[in-house]
Amino acid sequence: MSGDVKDRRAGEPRGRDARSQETREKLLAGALRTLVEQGITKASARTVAAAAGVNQALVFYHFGSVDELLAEACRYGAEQRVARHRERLAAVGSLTELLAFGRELHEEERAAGHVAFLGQLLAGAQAHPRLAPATVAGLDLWIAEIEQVLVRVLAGTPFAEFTDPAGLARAVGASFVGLELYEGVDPAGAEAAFTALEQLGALMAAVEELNPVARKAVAYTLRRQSARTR
Amino acid sequence: MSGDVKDRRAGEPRGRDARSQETREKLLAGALRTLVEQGITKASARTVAAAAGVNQALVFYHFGSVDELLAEACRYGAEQRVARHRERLAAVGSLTELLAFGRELHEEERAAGHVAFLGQLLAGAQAHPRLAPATVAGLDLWIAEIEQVLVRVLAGTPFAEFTDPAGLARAVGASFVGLELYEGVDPAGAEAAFTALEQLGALMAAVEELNPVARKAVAYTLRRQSARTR
DNA sequence: GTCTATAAGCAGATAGAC
DNA sequence: GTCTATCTGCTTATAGAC
Repeated sequence: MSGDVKDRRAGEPRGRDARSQETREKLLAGALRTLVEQGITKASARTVAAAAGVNQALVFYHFGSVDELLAEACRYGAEQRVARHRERLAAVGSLTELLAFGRELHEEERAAGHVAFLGQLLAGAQAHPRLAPATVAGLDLWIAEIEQVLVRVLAGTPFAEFTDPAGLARAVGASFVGLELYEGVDPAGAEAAFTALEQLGALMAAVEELNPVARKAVAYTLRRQSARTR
Repeated sequence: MSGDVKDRRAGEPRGRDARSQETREKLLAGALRTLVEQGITKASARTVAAAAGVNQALVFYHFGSVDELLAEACRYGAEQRVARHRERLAAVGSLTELLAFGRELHEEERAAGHVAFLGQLLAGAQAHPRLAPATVAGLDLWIAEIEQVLVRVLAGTPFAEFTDPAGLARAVGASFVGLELYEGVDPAGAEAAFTALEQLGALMAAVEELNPVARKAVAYTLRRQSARTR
């Protein structure tokens, strides 16, 4: 991969040709579109290339195999989406705000299908082991962001002592993917599920606002409870 | 959807022959095994028939198409698994018990992969619309059971007033599927996620055991909170 | 780098022997 | 009902012209 070609444009860090880079990105975007619109079972070199508007053989020239293209598309797509929301995530300061953000995120990502593609790859990873690490990496981008927010938001609440933000972030990420997949087959059901979760989250947020005495009682009970289950 | 076989009676079941019925069930079991072990992308007539130990053409004789076989396998598998746990679900009487049961269920179903196949079909349903209704039906079997338990378990807690069991059951079901898919690519991460959820559930269970005064404070705060978010 | 052409194999599905 | 054989089309992947 070292053929030093003179860049026609400045700012391109690689020695790659501009057109080549463009083709690569078309293929990555095409792969994502195919995953979203047709699912993993239809994500062949031909359909992806058609979605990208390029020749089928270029899949193999640029990525070596279909699986490799899908793996890179996973990283590419997740990176892109997480970056899009990073700023707003950084502004989340309370459980209530986090819930509101979750709903927004859902509405936005659902429309674009940018979470469902992770579900497709998660399913595909079973058959194509090459996909598993890439999918984990993509999901981990989300999980890392979620974890940061959770740490910040839970600090100072009675829950901080009894919850594991790392595990919780993984649960949130995986559940979100499951819910987006579910949305694909039963939109009404998924809507009801999201609303119910929002209510549940509001319950937790409410504890933040308890008066000191009640808060203490909750903390005490939690401590006793947790001693039993661990 | 009948007629390619001489039925003595009109209606759904065509093969009254013992051998025919046996072949059908072999194919259904083979389809489930294939989904679990190789995923939806490898679930072809040939691989399923091989897993079932029968001839490939019988897929089409008995089910008409591969999608139809997968759809029936979905119902068949979900029915079978839900039935297996129905008794124990009926015995769950508290949130704490429900949590313990959830963990058990996870351990057991994960080993057999009997939840992951729903994830595979959920992903496949995007491309094959024929699969969507069947997947919803399979998932609904679980959801209906979960909902019943939730209604029973939440009754008498301060949450009963502010949660929607139907929506919550859908959230639990979809999340469970997402987590089982996640388990396929990152077992350690999934384990952490389940543990964190267990802790979170324990927090809710703890509220059940609050003293009356604190309980009242929680209920009051919830009511105020819920007035704002609705 | 991108194209056309093509090899080799697997997919869904059907016809017809038994 | 079950089998073999086969048609058709789509799949991954490569060779070689441009």
